Amino acid sequence: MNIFSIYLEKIKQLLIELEKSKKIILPNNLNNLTIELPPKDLEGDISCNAALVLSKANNKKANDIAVLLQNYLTKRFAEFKNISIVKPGFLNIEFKEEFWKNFLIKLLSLKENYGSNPVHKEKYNVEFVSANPTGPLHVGHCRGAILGDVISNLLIFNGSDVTREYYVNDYGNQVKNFTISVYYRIIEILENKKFPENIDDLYPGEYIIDIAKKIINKKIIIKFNNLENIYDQLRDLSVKEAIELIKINLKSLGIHHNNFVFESKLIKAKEIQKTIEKLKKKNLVYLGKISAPKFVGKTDWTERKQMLFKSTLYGDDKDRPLQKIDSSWTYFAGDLAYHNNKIERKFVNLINVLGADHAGYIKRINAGVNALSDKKVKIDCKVSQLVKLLKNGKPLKMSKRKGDYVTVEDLINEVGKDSIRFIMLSRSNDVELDFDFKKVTEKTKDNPVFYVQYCYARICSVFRNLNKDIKEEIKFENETFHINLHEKQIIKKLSEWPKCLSVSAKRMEPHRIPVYLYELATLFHSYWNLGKDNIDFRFINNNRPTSKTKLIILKCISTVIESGMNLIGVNTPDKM
RNA sequence: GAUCCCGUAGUUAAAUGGAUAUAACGGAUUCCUCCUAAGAAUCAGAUCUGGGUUCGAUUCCCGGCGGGAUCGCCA
Repeated sequence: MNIFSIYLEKIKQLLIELEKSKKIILPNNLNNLTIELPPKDLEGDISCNAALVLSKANNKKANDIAVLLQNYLTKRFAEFKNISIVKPGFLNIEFKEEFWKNFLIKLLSLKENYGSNPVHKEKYNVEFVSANPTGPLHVGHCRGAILGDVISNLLIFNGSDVTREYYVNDYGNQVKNFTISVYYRIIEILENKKFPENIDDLYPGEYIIDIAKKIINKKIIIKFNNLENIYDQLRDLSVKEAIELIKINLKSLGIHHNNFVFESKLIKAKEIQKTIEKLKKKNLVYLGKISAPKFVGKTDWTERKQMLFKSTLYGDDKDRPLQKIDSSWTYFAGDLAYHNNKIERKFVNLINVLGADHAGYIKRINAGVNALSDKKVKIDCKVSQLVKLLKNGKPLKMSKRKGDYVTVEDLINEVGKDSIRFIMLSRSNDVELDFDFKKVTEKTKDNPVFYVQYCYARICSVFRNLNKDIKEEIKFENETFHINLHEKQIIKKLSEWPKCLSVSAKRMEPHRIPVYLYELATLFHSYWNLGKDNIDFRFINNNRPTSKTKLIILKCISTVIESGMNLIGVNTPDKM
């Protein structure tokens, strides 16, 4: 029930009819026609730019067309109480109170489904996190993880079919270094040989010791004296432990993937060869040379002939190598196979959530998907920018080498899942984010999570004080429906909720949800405080019973807050 | 050098191409006998720059300037 899109359609229809009866001339298309909320201090509940859009085609001033349209609109829509024309030609429409009454009744009946904009069901694959299986997640992964999770929630809320997927890179060099690190820790424990801290690329973190202990205790491998002999087995065991750690992190963030796809399995099943054959048939693979990267400080480039994918044909900056010098596959080759695998599983929409450091990878993977699917499968890569961790305004330094980076576990223990999710989502994913430990643990207005939760808790408290169950249905009978200006403002805000969600989903920008919820909470807190100056504004008043209108407005606010918080995966406690 | 992201009050941000650019923090001034002051009210303060598209540009396009990230046979 999105009143903006409903009236957009209705008015569009009217305009088409007016053209048929030769009253007006329409431009080539009506794509610019919009229905929006008028600016704060102007009268009107919705605002339409029809006159501005029609002005040119009719060769008339927008204002004159507005006068004309004002007439037709008044005749057509009985629910319009008043239409005013505001320069330069906006039509600001005010609804009758009856309209808003029906609106609230409808909202109540839709409950948590209010705001859903059902689309025709499509198969989505959302790939996110996909951190290397070499240890627990750190804060950088966290933002992307939450972004992917909420994008999935939004798609599901609008009726799409979503698979949340994690791609496990359990094949390349980093996993090799990780396995060797575990090996050295095992030897350290069993034979008292010190871990070689001086070797670069090894993982020195504490958690490696825990993994080593677990593997020793499992007694699947008995003899550790020859790494070569046990390598494959040890790698599999180590990766398994690392994934367990990652899954624990994800779970405590409230995230659950439906599917884990292992690079090693794709390789075993010869999917890379298969994918490259497919590209060869399309004439997109050749032996050639690529130029050295042009940036300062790198001079050790040796040119050589190698197997390349013609990604430039699909918009990439240069063609990309598929094989390393030892003729093993590059990471990209594996990823092509993985994306081909997604295509073969009949997903028509692929969404990849990447960290900022992988942004340079987008063009080539887009090229790959377009080539492999003949441009039939849509791929959309979302990048989550960096998170700057602060404590009291000072940056926290992180270094993976020393193993002293802030883990997700640390973060959750200190500030809690709800704050992490809300704050990480409250900025556009394209913008760097400051995350201040101190601020998010404060229970004040400075902490937006608290502020929104408090709004919900306050509404619950009213119902408690009235001995009513907030979950119980409320129905209008024959009570008079009258709303004041503050209430009207809140109801108008509530009417924007479906629009907020529709834009969030369409553009995959979940940050709009926390922003909206914060604004709604602000309106509510102001409304609440009116009762301080004027007893008549209190929800609970000993002189008279609480009006049903007020109860219904409160209930509607709580419904939207609850459903919004559900979408972003944040709790709404009844009491705080 | 190239690619991607960003540039809005002192600070951090918001704004499907709309109207008087929205908030918060910080600053100034108020309000606790009152359903949760863990809160609310009032004031001052901003679109980096040059073009273009448009009835209309913070938003879209092109060029500067500034900040960040990335570049490979790492993943």
